[in-house]
Amino acid sequence: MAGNKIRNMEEFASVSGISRPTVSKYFNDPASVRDTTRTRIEAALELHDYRPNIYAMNQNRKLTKNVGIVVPLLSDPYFAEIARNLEQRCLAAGYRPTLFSSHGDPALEVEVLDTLRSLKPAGVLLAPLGRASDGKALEKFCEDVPTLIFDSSVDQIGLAFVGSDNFQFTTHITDYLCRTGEPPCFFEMKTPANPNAHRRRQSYLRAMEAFGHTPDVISVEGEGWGFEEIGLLGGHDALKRGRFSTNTILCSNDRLAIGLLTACYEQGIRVGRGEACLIRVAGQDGHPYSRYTCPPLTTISHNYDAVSQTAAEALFAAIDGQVAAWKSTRLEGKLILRDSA
Amino acid sequence: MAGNKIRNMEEFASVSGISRPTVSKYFNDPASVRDTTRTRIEAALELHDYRPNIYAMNQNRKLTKNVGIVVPLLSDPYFAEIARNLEQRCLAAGYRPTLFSSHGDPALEVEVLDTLRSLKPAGVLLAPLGRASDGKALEKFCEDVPTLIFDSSVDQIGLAFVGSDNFQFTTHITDYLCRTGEPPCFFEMKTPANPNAHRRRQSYLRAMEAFGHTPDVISVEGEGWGFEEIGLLGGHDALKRGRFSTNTILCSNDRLAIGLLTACYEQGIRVGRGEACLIRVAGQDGHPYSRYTCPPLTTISHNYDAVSQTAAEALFAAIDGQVAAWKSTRLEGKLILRDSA
DNA sequence: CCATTTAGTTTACGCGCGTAAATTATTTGT
DNA sequence: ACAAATAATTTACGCGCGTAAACTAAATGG
Repeated sequence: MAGNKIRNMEEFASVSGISRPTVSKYFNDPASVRDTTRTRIEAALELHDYRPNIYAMNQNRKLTKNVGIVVPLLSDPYFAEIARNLEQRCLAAGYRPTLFSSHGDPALEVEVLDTLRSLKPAGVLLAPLGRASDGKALEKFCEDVPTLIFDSSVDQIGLAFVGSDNFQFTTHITDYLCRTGEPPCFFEMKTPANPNAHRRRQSYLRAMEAFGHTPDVISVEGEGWGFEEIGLLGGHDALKRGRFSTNTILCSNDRLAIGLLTACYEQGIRVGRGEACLIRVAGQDGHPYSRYTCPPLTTISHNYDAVSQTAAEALFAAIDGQVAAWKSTRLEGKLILRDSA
Repeated sequence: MAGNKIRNMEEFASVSGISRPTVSKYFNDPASVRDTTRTRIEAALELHDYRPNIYAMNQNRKLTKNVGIVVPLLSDPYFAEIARNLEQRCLAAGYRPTLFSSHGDPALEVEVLDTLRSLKPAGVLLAPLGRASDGKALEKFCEDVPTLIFDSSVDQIGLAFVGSDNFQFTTHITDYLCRTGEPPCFFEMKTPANPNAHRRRQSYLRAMEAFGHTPDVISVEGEGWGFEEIGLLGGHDALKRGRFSTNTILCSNDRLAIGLLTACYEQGIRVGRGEACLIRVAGQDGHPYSRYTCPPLTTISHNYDAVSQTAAEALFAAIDGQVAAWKSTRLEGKLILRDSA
């Protein structure tokens, strides 16, 4: 903490009484030196607060301790939350996480990967934009950098894929809705940004068929990542045109549901399970804001912790040299019953 | 794009037919070389796609092109949005932005600053946690690194402060509420994380006095950054105990309002301007989700663009060596009329 | 206790680039 | 066209660390 400023590892080594190569080894991996040595270094660290120059460190290392975390849209609290979770796991494992957002823009996603490449990361945790992603660029990146894909899968690229089981998601909540009221129709974007949306629609169709009901899919217009606005406008339109064939609406995701709930409110349509309610609305994702809609949104939630833990551990294992065949892990979601359905 | 891989600047210089020091100068600042030289380098760049090693670059440069962006809580879409805005401005100005979040934790904030220090950034755009921040650590950091404080001010540290004019915010919306119905009471956290909250309470008190009304402040319990939950629980409690003395509630911020609206909904209290509505609720911030509450939230919005532009430009000017005395810039907000009040 | 393993020391080199000084080539202005 | 100004080249050094090799010191084990 106090003391004269240490300029480099040479100086720090001399004040700690340990040779520079050993000190270097310590910073590379504290467990790689003997207990007594580590103690002496850490004692000197207390006194002189020296930190190795990360630029000089990474220049010669084949592999840095950097880990890139890339999400499609950081202003979506769902991604912000999972990014935070991943970040902490990286830190705990001794890596230096760096956060990137594609901001919903495929060109930016490619730029992010380019930037990332120059950081020579040990690994990358990547949630791709999905449909709009430059597939070739992603594939090429995955060949150069150990990359774990999460949230939404794009072919069999990277080390592995970890995400949620969209089939289980939609089947489970469709089942719930069928058992507790009218079978649901399905509210979605016509051209969804995310491939998970396709899986959810398919699961809905399959589940409805299995339960012996006639499915009804309402696909609304709208491009991009402003899901709430799309749900709002599409909801208004569908409500005005009496497009909903049942009193129960399952939304492709929570953000769409948030917009739809606002549309319902603005048209004076009471949503919920109660007597006075005209329709039921359910979402999918377990979005951080789903608790605070009016009414609070019934949804099926990602297992945030399990997804990020599985993803992080798989990446770390690969970095540690544990080779494994490409694998897709899809975790189950948990139904969250609230007042909306 | 094609061609054999270039390993370093030496090789790239030779294939481009320019000397290495000049190429180095080009990468440092493309405008610093003659047009003909720049053209030749860029032609070679097209053919060989070489990128200088950032670690070797930054090792010897006194000042890197890195800019740190630190926000208190990235999972708050308000901060995510302003961070995105700042990030793009940095990129446009030729800097390399890196995003950090303190995740609401003062200890993490200090760690972030520590990490940032080792990145030797040209400058930092910092939105401090506020009340909970380690003031001395912040001050020390600002002495070492050109830092511009935004969103919430902490003493007169750093190069300057840029944020919103909380007095104008609260005065303006209080005025609006008084003119259009019953004068508002003020709903806030007892121990707010952010110093802006104090300014807003004071402005409320001052404005009510100026307008000749009796102020009423409802301070609810709750620690941390889960504002919606605090608003929800505090709202339920206040509603049950008939704590609101008027039918109009001005919330200290939008996230609190979002929670309060949910509480109102759950107690069957209709909110809005209409005949059938029992109370009016307004927020402050222009939160990205305020459009999608039920009813949509009347609020006073930060001028996101102006705040981030002013902040970014002030930092870039300082980095360019333009010295200026410490200055506080507080920009006016804009009233957004929606159905809630 | 000595032979063996393990860890630390000394010495030395190189990574890829910034940067300074002295020199040479090119552009400008008149 | 020539001197002055500007830009590029050549040469050379150093940044702070990773890392390899050869050696020495310390821990381990029977």
